[in-house]
Amino acid sequence: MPTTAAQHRSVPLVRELVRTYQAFEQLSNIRVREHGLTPAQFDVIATLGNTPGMSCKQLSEKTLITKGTLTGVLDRLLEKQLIVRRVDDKDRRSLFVSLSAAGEAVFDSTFSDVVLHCGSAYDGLSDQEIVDSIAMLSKLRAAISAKLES
Amino acid sequence: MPTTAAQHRSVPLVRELVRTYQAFEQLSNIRVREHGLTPAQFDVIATLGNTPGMSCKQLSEKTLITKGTLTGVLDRLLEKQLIVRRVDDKDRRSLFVSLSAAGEAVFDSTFSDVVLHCGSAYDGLSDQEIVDSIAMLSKLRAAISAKLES
DNA sequence: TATTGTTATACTCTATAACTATA
DNA sequence: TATAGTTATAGAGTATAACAATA
Repeated sequence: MPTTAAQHRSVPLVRELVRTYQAFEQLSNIRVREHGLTPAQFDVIATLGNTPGMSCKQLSEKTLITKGTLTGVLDRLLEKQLIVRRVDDKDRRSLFVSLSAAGEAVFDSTFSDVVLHCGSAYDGLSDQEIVDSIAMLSKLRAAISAKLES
Repeated sequence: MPTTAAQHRSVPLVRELVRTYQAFEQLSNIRVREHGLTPAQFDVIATLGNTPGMSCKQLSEKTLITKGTLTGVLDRLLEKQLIVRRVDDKDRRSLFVSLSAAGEAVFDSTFSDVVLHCGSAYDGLSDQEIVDSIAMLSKLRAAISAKLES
């Protein structure tokens, strides 16, 4: 008898992971949009926050936004004057992207608010449950990363 | 001293949840697109699979796709002849959406393949780890759902 | 030749609000 | 009046490939 998706032991895990994150994403996206940002823009701001900046290539790798798309997202953040884009002196093919002063202000207020808002859902969990959850998610992530690289 | 995002104990959990799911989503979306479907279309097909069908309203609630958007997604699935849309005799405002024969065939092949592909990342986990992970995710989801409803 | 990022193209998703038909 | 779904609108993200500048 061949193994079908319905029989494989990991299927319930996949389904639960998807359901859990969909709920989280809904909570997060509503809050992000209340700050006047799209999820992709928030992702970029969050990635640039507390860093000196980085190249488009690095930003693309961290946010999983492909380079063609990233140009458009960065254009809109530039219009809002939340980032600065300048040529890297050492490699003139490369652009160095960082938050502007206004961008840092948005990061400080928006990122904290969104993360605290979403995180407050977990106020009922014990410290131990939080530690265990992080460890488990980390294990799941490692398994996926290994698969992505294979 | 006020509580800032960086200090709150749930912040690492939020970050790890996001990172883990982003990796999963990347793995899943690549596979979904290889089957000629967008993530939203796949979501609809997966939701309709193994059901007799449902109204647009139910489908919207399950997929978290808003009704205006859902119309467009369903239009494109209709073009591909993967779904059937017909008026509900009992409430003629309502539409009953279900998979066509072709849609069921796509569900059978695509859904299994995507779930098995993603699920195979977890082949290294023990049965107990899988059970524990599901329980933990379920707890996280319940906490988020409670927040969404508040 | 390879890499970084932009541009061009075409499509899909997204939120929102006004609208139609039915209840 | 309320609900189910469509249409209209405007904007944003997406993949992909061709391209320019630089390495």
